Amino acid sequence: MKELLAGASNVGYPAGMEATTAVQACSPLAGRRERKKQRTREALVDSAFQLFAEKGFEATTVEEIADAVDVSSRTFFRYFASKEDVLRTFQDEQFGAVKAAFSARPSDEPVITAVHHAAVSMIRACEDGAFGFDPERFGCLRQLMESSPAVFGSSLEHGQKKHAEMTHIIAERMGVDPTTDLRPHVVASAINSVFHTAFELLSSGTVKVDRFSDVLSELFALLEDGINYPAAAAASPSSSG
Amino acid sequence: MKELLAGASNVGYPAGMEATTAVQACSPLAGRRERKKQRTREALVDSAFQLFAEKGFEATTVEEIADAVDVSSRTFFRYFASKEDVLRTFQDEQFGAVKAAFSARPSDEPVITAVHHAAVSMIRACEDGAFGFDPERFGCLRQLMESSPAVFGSSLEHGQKKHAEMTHIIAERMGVDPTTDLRPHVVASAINSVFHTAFELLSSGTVKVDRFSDVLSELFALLEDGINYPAAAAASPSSSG
DNA sequence: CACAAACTGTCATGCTGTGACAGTTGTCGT
DNA sequence: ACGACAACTGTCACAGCATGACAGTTTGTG
Repeated sequence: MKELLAGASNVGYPAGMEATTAVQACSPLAGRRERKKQRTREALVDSAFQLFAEKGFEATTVEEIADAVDVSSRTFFRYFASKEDVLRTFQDEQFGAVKAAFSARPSDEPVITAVHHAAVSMIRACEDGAFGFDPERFGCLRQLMESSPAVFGSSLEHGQKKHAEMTHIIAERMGVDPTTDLRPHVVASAINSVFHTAFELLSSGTVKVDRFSDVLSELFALLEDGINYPAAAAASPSSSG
Repeated sequence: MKELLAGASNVGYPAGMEATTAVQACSPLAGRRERKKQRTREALVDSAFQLFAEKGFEATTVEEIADAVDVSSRTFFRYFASKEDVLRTFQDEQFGAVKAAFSARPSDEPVITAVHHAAVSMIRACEDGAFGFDPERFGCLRQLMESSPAVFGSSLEHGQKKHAEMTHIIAERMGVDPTTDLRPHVVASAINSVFHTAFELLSSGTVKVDRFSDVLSELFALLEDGINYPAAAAASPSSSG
């Protein structure tokens, strides 16, 4: 009775429901119920993204999303805490990928440099459609953030929550204690801000570029070199990118 | 401490009535009606902050806030676009103060350093109760951000909106074109992130400090020196900080 | 005083998010 | 296979946020 998944694109995301940790539960022997839940969840995500792309975020109601999957709107809220939460699942996956790539970087790289390469390579792969990531959804999210303040704010909030995790990872790599050393915090925060800046630059059309990864890479490079630039009056007009 | 800014402050109007024309702010005799509006607005802010402090953000309804000032909840939304918007007015004032202090810094200071001093001196004054700022309200906002995700997200979103303005100011000081030079964007973004980090550190109790300004100053100092730290394996165990 | 404009209150409406309860379906033990 | 049990879902109901429309009141002006 529910052939709703027929039109779903092959985006097999293993995002756990309430899994705050990036547990990639493949759930091999989860049973039929678990499978059905997973399918319903993915169908909701798919339906949501599609409707958002068509009508925009605000104009799309939860009921419409649920109707498209043939479940009640009440059920929707059993899968997602809010309408924004649907979008966060995608960001979770991206963050997890960056995290993994970062851990794999050689330990002789400075922190920012390591994150730089990890992030850029991940995004590049994402742009090329590798890793099972959906470039279309990536673009959709960007467009939504641009148009809807609610999405934008939610994304920022979510990023800030990941910030704590990132701080811990960075502190570990630096071999310092994050409870006494403030440096990991600044680093994690700066990294987060670079991502948002790249997003913003692309959305606002301030810079003309083809790829998100290019902007991101450039921003990271600036951050690596230090950014306490002199004022115009005290500085010689050095060649600026 | 009701009329902490009775004279000149950019008030956040609901959608439609932009504060681009700051004419009325300069005219003290704008009529009885204008005065009454101003009083109602401040009363609403006051009432909101008090109730938020007592019952928390979520638990406080718009109706309660309005009732305390003896207006309808409908009227509340004629003054503020949302419940979060009430809190943003306070942040607006802070941002304006930092902006002004930044502009007054000597031009031989590098950008981060200038913002560093501007922000810290402003916050210090704020902590001491100068400038008509209400330290109590400052603490209340911090507490609210800690407890309510909605407030937190809203604050981030608002900060990001100011980000564009900050970028422009910094680009001006650097004497570069923000449409071709990415550096001002990184700087503005990093500054924004430093503020949030300081907030986070205080709220989470990660570091033990007496004053917000102390953490902020320390974070700024780190940012000034560059933050591309080596990994533990590649770094000599020199004194950190 | 009369008139226009602005401000406010009341009513009505739509959407979000949650709680409670009952019905259905999947899971497990026997 | 059958029944007990847990999990999932739908329906109903409700509180709160936010907005639109309309009418009544206050204020500023000629």
